[in-house]
Amino acid sequence: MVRVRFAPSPTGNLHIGGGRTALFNWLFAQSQNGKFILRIEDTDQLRSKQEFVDEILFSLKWLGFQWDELYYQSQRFQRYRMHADKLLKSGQAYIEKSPEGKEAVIFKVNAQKIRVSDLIRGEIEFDAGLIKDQVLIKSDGTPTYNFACVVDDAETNITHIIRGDDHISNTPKQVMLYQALGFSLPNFAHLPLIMGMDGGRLSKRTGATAISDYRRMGYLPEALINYLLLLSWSPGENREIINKHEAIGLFDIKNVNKTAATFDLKKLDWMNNQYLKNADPQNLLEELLPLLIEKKYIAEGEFDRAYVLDLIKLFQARLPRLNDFVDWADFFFMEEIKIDPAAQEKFLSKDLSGEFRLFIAELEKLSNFNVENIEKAFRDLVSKLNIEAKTLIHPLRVALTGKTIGPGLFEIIYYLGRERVKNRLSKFIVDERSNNG
RNA sequence: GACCCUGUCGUCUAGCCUGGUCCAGGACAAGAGCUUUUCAAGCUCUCGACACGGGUUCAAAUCCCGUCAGGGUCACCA
Repeated sequence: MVRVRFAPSPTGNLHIGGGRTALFNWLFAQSQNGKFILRIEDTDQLRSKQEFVDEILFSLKWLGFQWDELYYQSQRFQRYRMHADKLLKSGQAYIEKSPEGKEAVIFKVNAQKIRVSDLIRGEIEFDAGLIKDQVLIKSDGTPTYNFACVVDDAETNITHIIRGDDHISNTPKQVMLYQALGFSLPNFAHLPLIMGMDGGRLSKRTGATAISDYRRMGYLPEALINYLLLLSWSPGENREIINKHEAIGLFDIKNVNKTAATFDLKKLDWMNNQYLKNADPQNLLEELLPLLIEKKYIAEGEFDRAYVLDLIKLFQARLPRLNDFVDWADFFFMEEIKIDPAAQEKFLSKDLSGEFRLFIAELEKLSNFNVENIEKAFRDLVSKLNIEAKTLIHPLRVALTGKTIGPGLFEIIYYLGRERVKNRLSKFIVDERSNNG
């Protein structure tokens, strides 16, 4: 039975790299019909925070990775102590006293060659002669990372350790511990790191690092997972859009790349749009509701759900991030719209009072105010005036939405409604009597 | 510095194991155009890479060696 684990430390939020490690562990477990175990590495009592534990669990659930078992290292201190005593008794570890009289348990490292067979990288050889003796139990009584990690992985029967590249140099230290404790070795697989656009480690300077930041920005978990999946793995055949469940069937850990990948927000945006355009608008509405309420665009419990749903459908195919809807569709929710000055200068500097007035009149005449009739009324007017459609379409869009870009004009007019269209256009109609001086 | 990992378009990658079908394919980005309603959507096209140097071979992105470059790790952090 395959058993893998994801072991974050609650000293910060779940970040992109952690999410990717969780993804590959989860995928591997699913593809092997194994178990996915979560372990919270909270041995550092000063830096570990409950809020981070909560955040990590939340983000993991948001991504859709359900764990089969959950362990906290802080609850297993007696196990580490027990195994440390065992090593002390067998002479493979010794006690070192600090000047203050506190005792630490140190592992004696023997010079030897350590060979590790990595599922992704192949054979890696280390010279233990270069590794100094390792602290097992610190003088404050807490275990060190490598020791707790080995004890937990062995006691919870982890068969495959899939983790970031940055742990390669921990591997020989852990292998020696496995041997000293008489545990059988698990398989190792080291994933390449994810780099920021600057070539260095992904950091806050190069962009958001926390999974929850991406949630807040309006990325869908499916899109984020698909993007992360492609960052160091490919099913070949030029396939890119792959959901979690398809990936389970296609995934083979041996095909994971060895090269570090750069996180490219542009491609994530594209990926997110791919999922957004096919998403169920009902779900998108649920996600957007809090934001729209917060902006006071709608009032909780007393808004027209079907109407907002229609607006989402109008925009979803062109959004890179779901949250962009809030700004892009703002003119549907505000009485006084903000007009982009450059757009106004370009399309509304010329007086179009006559055209606007005629168009309003045509709209008034419509007995059935629907998209089709609105367009027909517009086309008829334009041909009657003998002008090009676009010479009127652009000014109308700016006057109605404040923007030069957006959905089709006739849909906009339909969803704005006759009254609002009239009011907004009236602002650009110069009164003839006051204009005569 | 020592040790370890890695090196295909700006970015993600296919191809590399099992040399020839690759003057290297796809995607994102960028640029150009089309869409007689915009683009941030859609469609079309263009630009653009085998790190370098030696081998081996009839033939190398693919195998071998070296160089260089990038990254990671060297804590009583995890």
